[in-house]
Amino acid sequence: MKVTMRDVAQAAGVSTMAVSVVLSGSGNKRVSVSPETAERIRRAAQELRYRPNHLARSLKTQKTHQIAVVFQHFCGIGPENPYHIQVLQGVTSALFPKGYAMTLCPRMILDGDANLMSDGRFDGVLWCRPEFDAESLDAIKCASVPVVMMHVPNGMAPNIPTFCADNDGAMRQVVAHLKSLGHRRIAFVIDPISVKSVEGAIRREALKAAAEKAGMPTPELIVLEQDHSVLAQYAGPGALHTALVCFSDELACHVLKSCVRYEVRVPDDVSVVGFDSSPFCETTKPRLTSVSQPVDRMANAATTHLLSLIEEAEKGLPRSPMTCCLYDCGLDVRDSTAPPSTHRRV
Amino acid sequence: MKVTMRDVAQAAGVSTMAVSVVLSGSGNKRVSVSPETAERIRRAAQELRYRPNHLARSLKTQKTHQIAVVFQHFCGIGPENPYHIQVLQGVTSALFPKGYAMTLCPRMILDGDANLMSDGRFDGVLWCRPEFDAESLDAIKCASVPVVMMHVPNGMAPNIPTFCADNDGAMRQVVAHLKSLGHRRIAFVIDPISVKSVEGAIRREALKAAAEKAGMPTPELIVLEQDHSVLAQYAGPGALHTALVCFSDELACHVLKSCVRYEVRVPDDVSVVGFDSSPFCETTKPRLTSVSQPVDRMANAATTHLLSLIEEAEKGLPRSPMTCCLYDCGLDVRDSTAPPSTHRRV
DNA sequence: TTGAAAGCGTTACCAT
DNA sequence: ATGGTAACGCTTTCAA
Repeated sequence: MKVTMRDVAQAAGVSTMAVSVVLSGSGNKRVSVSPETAERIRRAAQELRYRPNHLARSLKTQKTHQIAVVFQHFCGIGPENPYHIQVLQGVTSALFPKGYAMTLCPRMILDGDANLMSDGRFDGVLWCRPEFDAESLDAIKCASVPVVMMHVPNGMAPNIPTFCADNDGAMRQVVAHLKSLGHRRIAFVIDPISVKSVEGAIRREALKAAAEKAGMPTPELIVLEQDHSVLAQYAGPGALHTALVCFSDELACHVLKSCVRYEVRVPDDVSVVGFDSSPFCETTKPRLTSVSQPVDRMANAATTHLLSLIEEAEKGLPRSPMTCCLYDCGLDVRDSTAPPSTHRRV
Repeated sequence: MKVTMRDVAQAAGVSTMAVSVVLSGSGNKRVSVSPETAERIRRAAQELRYRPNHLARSLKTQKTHQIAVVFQHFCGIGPENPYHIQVLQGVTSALFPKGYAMTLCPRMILDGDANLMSDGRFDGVLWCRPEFDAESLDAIKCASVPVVMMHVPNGMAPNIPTFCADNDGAMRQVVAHLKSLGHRRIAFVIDPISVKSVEGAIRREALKAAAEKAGMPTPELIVLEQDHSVLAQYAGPGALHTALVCFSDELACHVLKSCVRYEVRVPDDVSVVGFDSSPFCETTKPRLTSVSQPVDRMANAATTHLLSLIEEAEKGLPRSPMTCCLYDCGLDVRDSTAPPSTHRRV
């Protein structure tokens, strides 16, 4: 049933070594096989439909040509959220030409078992949106393979290369835009899950810093639970806030819907800003102003860097200097932001 | 550096067997370990940061808990095309709860080396958009693991379960829609790559059959090369065709752009229909009428079926009967289809 | 209850 | 130039 190297060796009347040398293409220079023997081996392999076992080879060579991509806070992927697909696009475009495979591992993603990084299956790990609980940090520090992270600001991860959007710059653009429209009191809106994430904290701080720098009041934090009725209170006519900066486009979308429900007009009563500039920002009503980050470029760069780290480790080359890249964001101004209406400016 | 089972065994003063039994959780009933020994082993493992090697385990148990997803005709993934992400969504939602990992393997995807299916790394393979050259067919027939295919009509694959959209039904809807608008002469537009694919042939045939059944002339085939100027000829005022049914949304998009360029008005001069009903159909000008297929549901069902096949093979259960599922499509009517203008109806 | 040892399918060193 | 053989790290049978 299952054809092994031994079967091929036997069929060709040679040793397994000869088969290995001929078929693995490892370019082993210490051993050579005569052309006719090589040919005989190749023929036998083909006839028997021999397929080298990747597992056995990896176990022996300690090289799997497989990397893991970990999305923490993974709640499913879908066309409505462009994030995951942009990451995958960047990753595969860097990985595939080099012959590496990519795997999504549920026990890391769902169970958060960071130790699986070092279970021998992967030559490296790209970790997106990590949390830094003690356990994870420990697993990372002791990882037996190179790790690269995305969406982590410089310095948060111990000795780990990071590729991150410039959230500070992004929020400065948002604030500048809102300020130029005449807004003064803005709020940061986030969901209960993301508020606990590193990314949530970063963006919140970034908005706060940008507002202060612009001489505006500290933005209030609105954690939006199931019940969106608070929106009426925060964003309705007479409310203090004239602009809501949302953690994500998805959340912003929910906000837009709830605004309709509670008869809050966007952008007349309140301006709304999203994050990610998803394709659907064009189709919301009104079209959603949103921050764009070059996710695919970041993912591509992160992956390329990961591959170079793997190669360095493999060849015993000196480690390249620590890399922490920051990527500029853009602000796609659409129709959900406008000057605050005067009749209720406070 | 690398902690193996032997290290743990040594530290706990037991044999590797004991460690294996305690830590693998394989529920080996023939062997039992005393509670205190077990505890000692667990402690030693934790202290040494022991991580079982997945490769070695898989090699021994012949079970990897990993399946491969193959996209043939893979030209990169991106947010503009919802297809890949919908597949991944369906796959992961079926796979992850069962603890299986998913890998994208470039040598299968790009190099088309179907033999890699059987390289020991995967418990099963989900193959999307396959081509049926002799080599692939051969590799499939001899695969050592279960294979399930998507987008293959019933019967094309030898003894392989398939999950496919009902292209015939879809094209019947398209034709009915166009006919009700008053169209008679329609054309099928496709790119030079897809025209060679199985899927391309299927849809073309489906449209042809639907047109004939509706008493309309056989649709002409337009293979759209780089130069779209043929559109002016085929779709411009005075041309025979009043409607273009495109292989994909992406292609339809190019068609829309070229129509602008060659001063062909859509839908006044010609109606255009896409395939996939991508989110961007809402944002094209005019909004694109398109066929929708439940890709994520198909992928989920295909994956679930694959898992059951794997389990059957594993436990030596009788193989369940061959499954070939057909999925209903919908037609999302938007603004790119309208009655043909009378002044140039032939 | 526990230990020793034989594989799983490779690769690579050391002989011949 | 070629063959024997010891790993790689694990699971599992067989003996004790």
